[in-house]
Amino acid sequence: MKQNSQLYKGSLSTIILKLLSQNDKMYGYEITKAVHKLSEGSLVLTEGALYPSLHKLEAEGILTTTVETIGNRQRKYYLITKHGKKEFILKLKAMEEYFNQMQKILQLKPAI
Amino acid sequence: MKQNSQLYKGSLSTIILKLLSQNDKMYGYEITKAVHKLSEGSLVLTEGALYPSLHKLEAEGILTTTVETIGNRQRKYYLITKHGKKEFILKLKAMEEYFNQMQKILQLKPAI
DNA sequence: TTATATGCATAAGAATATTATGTATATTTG
DNA sequence: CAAATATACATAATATTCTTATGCATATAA
Repeated sequence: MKQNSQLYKGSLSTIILKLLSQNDKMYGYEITKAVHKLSEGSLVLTEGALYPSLHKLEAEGILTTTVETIGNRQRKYYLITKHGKKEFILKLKAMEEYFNQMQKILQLKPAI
Repeated sequence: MKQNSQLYKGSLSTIILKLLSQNDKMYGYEITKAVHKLSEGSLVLTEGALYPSLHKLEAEGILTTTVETIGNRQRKYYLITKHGKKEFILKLKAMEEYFNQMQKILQLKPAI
């Protein structure tokens, strides 16, 4: 992801799993647009980060894919597996703890 | 940092600068102990991450050093520079925005 | 006296990102 | 209609930041 990029290292897969948890199937390009919109343009997901990450999650059995042909084009949809849902819950908890620790150390006020 | 390490990538320098902002001088070993204590043992800062990061911050003019001899040992104290204080404020703002965006995307409840 | 703590440092390797590039189809705009 | 932009996937080279392992040396506790 662009802009203060070094911060986001490690959070991409959690974002992907969050989106796939609430949408049941999405394709890569769709994910980039969703992240852009959800963050009001502040997070820009690059393809060079997204696709390798999707492939890795698939190799780990966290995601599966189905290919659909739209017109003359092929879309690769990603779906979260049962195993992936468990992993997602763990990732979310770890991230939540991390945020809380960091906000405490940095004495940041939580949003709202 | 150990434990869910991939999450913390990018946040180490901000932690260091926070500590040096409120302590005016600290040495490496002291920083590892402070992080460990502040996080109640949940964050373990490894030397292989800390020292290269300190060296980089020094090379960037964000930190300066003074060496003190304690008994037969040498301690290298790090101090934040005027330039470093400006950079720290920027890093803190970026991190705050990142946390807010992530909590929104992941629909996490802020800590208290 | 032996283990643990203090204190600094670097090298090899892993993970995760950026940037650049490639290929191809579809749609919008001048 | 031609050209630009959007859609769609993918990979290679490179950069950054970390873990793990290792090395060296002094000080203190068991």
